[in-house]
Amino acid sequence: MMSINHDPVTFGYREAMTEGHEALALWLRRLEMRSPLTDFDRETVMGLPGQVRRYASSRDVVRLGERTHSSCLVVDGIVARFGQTSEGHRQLTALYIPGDMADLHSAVLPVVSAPLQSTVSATIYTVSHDILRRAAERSPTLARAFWRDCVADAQIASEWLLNVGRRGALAKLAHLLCELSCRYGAIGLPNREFSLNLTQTHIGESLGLTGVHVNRMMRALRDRGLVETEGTVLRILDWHGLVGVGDFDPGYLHLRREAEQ
Amino acid sequence: MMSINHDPVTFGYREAMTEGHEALALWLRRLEMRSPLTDFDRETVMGLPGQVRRYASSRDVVRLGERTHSSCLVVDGIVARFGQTSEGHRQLTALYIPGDMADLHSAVLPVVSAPLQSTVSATIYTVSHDILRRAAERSPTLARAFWRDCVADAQIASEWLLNVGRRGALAKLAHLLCELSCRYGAIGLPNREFSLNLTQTHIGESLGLTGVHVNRMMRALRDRGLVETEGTVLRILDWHGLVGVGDFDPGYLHLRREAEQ
DNA sequence: CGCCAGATTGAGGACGCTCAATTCTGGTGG
DNA sequence: CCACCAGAATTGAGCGTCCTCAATCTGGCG
Repeated sequence: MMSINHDPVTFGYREAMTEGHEALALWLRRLEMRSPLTDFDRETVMGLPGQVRRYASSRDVVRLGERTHSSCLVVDGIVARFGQTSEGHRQLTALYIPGDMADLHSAVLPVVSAPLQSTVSATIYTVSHDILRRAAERSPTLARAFWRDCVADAQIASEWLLNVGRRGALAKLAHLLCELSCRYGAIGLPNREFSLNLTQTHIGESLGLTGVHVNRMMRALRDRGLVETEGTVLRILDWHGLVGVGDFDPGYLHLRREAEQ
Repeated sequence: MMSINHDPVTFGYREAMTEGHEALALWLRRLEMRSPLTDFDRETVMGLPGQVRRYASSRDVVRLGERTHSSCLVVDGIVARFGQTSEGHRQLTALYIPGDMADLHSAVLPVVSAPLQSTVSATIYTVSHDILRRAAERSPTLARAFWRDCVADAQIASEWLLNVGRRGALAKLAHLLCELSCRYGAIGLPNREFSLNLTQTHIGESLGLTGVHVNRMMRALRDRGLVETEGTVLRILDWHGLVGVGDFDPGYLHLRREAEQ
């Protein structure tokens, strides 16, 4: 057993404030990208109290059917939303990276219809629904920013639907890699070389493919000189080539200049 | 040429009030299903001014890249949101039936990243973004209801992702038919026998399948005695059978007792 | 050194696609 | 009233992509 427990580890006030602060700042940046916020709103967001929890790989963050009382802000790692068929086939429906409020939507629809799990490992900062809702009630500009954040999330799901439904396996994979690169870039992380924090099985579950086939397609991308991999680290060698193969247009991410590469 | 023009037909105040009223009432009913609204909110919604437009089959309702200034409430027919790859393959990402505000999200994110089109034919009632936003600013309960409506929409998209990504063609089709039946039932329309208002190509574009293959799967459902078709009309003969084949659980629709059949 | 999860590769099969022909339907004009 | 037409539904044959099952390889860790 490693130093990380099965159950999430909750940290004290000191750590919560330090780790949560960074993630809140990232989230705030996105919130005000298109919705104008007041100073009061900014203070409200940055002062959002919460708890830090760490998860090892493939741990439930939010279980199906649960009634939740807080939303999960990703601090580190990746958290995945997923659905599954009665035969147990899983489909990841969203991937959340640091700075994403993974289930802000649960503040207004607390019955969980799609559970949340850590992929490889994750640190999250949980914020109470009550506090989020009260903040939204007090400030119309903040309410609109929250609403808009959920809408942006939905637009990513729409694009995934197009990706999963209509593109071939190679394009699907390239498209997902492009999306992750853009999203990491948007929060100021390196986006030409970064750790995927996903197993090939996870990638397959995101794309409606088998892990085995993801492996083959990853090899195909490598053979074409578009990417390199070293363990879980991905290095993009030919961005424009990858964009071309993935038929990728970052418009749906609603990022700003961060999206242009 | 038939009696319906290429361009949408806009109607005068009298018609707008009559036709819009019904759709607004349906929408209001859903809005207050889980979010408590005040009398003032109800009056606000029912008094929302707008314009009625009629569309023949496969007409653009909202074009890609456009900056919109109003949202579309479906009065009659079906409106589809879709995306397409650079090769022109289309994927429908949402179907909107009467009582659905098809692009409420555009009130907070007006840059259209996914266009809207009528399927077979449609009547819509357009409501100005300014008015919607002002209503949300004035009433926190209404703001929350709007937010929640967008979240519900996103959850349907998540379920579609699971459907498109992980189920076989027969189950995909059965699942979609179940969803439509439940949604029609929820707005008080007959849900054991109803017009699909979709061509088999549209259905294929919703499911990530070919129209041809949809036809074969429809036949398979008929052969199993689950449904009957007469032109565009679908009759469900064995609801539980269809639910079984489609692996359908209406939870994600967030309907009430209307969902139980 | 052994163990395990994940990555990698191979062989064969199934599901859904492509292309194409035919039938059916409702609407149109003679 | 009937011939005609366009769009949709239907059916068939062949094929390709991606899946299934399985074996092997790799790196991290006890």
